Amino acid sequence: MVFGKSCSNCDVRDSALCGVLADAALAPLAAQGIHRTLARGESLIRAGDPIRLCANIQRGLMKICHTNPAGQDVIVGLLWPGDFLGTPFAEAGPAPHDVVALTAVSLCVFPQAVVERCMVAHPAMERSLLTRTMAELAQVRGALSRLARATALARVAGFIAETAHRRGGTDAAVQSVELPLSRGEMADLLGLTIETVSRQMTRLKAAGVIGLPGGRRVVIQDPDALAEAAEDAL
Amino acid sequence: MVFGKSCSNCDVRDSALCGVLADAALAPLAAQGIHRTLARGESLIRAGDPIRLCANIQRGLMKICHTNPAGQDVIVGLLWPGDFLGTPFAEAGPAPHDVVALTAVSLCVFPQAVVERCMVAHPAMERSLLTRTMAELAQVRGALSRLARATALARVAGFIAETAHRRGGTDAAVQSVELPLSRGEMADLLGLTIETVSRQMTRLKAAGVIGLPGGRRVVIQDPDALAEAAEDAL
DNA sequence: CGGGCATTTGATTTAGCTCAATCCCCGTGG
DNA sequence: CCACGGGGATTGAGCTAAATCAAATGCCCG
Repeated sequence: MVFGKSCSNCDVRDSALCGVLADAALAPLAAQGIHRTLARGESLIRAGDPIRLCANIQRGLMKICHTNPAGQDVIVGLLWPGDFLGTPFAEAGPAPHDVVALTAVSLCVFPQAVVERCMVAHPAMERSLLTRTMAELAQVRGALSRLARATALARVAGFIAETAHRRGGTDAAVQSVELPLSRGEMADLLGLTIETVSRQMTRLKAAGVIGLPGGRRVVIQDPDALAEAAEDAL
Repeated sequence: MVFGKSCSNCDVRDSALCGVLADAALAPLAAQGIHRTLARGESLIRAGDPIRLCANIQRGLMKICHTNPAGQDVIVGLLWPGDFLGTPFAEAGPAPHDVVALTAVSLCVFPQAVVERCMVAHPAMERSLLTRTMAELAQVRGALSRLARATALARVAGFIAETAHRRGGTDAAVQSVELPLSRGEMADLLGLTIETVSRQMTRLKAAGVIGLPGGRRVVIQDPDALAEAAEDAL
């Protein structure tokens, strides 16, 4: 347990919540976290700043994003509950990207000193972190390949399919998902414009593949057709 | 030293060469490598196969590539001398991508058992590997952001600039680089077509930014203009 | 000298962008 | 209860960057 002083957003008493780490190897760390919440739009890490923390997301969704000189930003990664962000070491260089809350977020912050001590005591933890990082690398490379060649339709369909897979535990024939992103955010993530994203959604709806009952909800009426649309030029 | 039996491409006697690892923390590993060479086009890892090895590139260039159902492939990463490939652990899942030699390659292969033993003995090594992997992740995310928004000209200019930076140690006003990739490979890397790559090169040449004396050689006549072209919509 | 390949160049098509208008959903206040 | 906004989403009408299709050129190597 870390006996840091609490602030409006940090409450040491909540650290037990941090025990919800999927990975058993990371259990030793779980007890050491400081609970913290972020409001939608709040950024935890800013590109260029030194990275002082390492954290694990409990609830909510964050984006890793790169804002280019022209001001438009690109989402180069999404962080879901269970994902780590920041770095466990102090010696790492400046942050390469911003990390911003897309929804209200609750996370478990680990001071780097704690992580470091913990890693020395539990070598399996470091390996687990390396394994996760390598998996993430493979995943980002997959995204890279999609951005390189896939059509707008395939990108949108792929995003819906992936979100449904991640969100909806049920594999019912007809499944309904609440997309966690606005059209604009989807555009930033998929390298498209808002209009194009919207058009492709309409197209999928017109083809009877999905239903759009309103808001950000999507009903997957034909999972196979959706998967096929996603594969198109993947 | 590993006393494995030698094969046409493996020669234990060459393992001393493997000492050329940039990172001091990885020195303990250096003595344990098995030297191996690959011909251009030979693939060391195939997507879907279990990954049995971990290696460090000594000389030459490799591509990490994803071949989609349609048969076109996308280069999702380049591996330069000093870079690691594969995974240090046996428990990792199937390879997410192919890894293929773009030139004749000489590398230093580390059997996973050896790496594992070595990592237990030298914890700093595991950290070094984690740091490298995180750096690579940041780099791939940078590429992702470029593919999402940059124009064809910016992609090509960026690639030339980056290659020059990596290759040519000299920062002379006029610098000359031998591009390690064919136009087709550049297209696969940048998410463009051969024709578009060629046109952008011609455009840069016409603008006096670069010279194309022949073959794969590029003379950088105006580094500032090249950098500016690369930033365009980065 | 000639064949095979990579590269360049040209002509045309098209997917997705831009600009612009409209719609829809909701919260707000009269 | 309904008018009024306002932000996100959708739809429409061109436009443009890059893809595609096709041909010509250059180059390496036997």
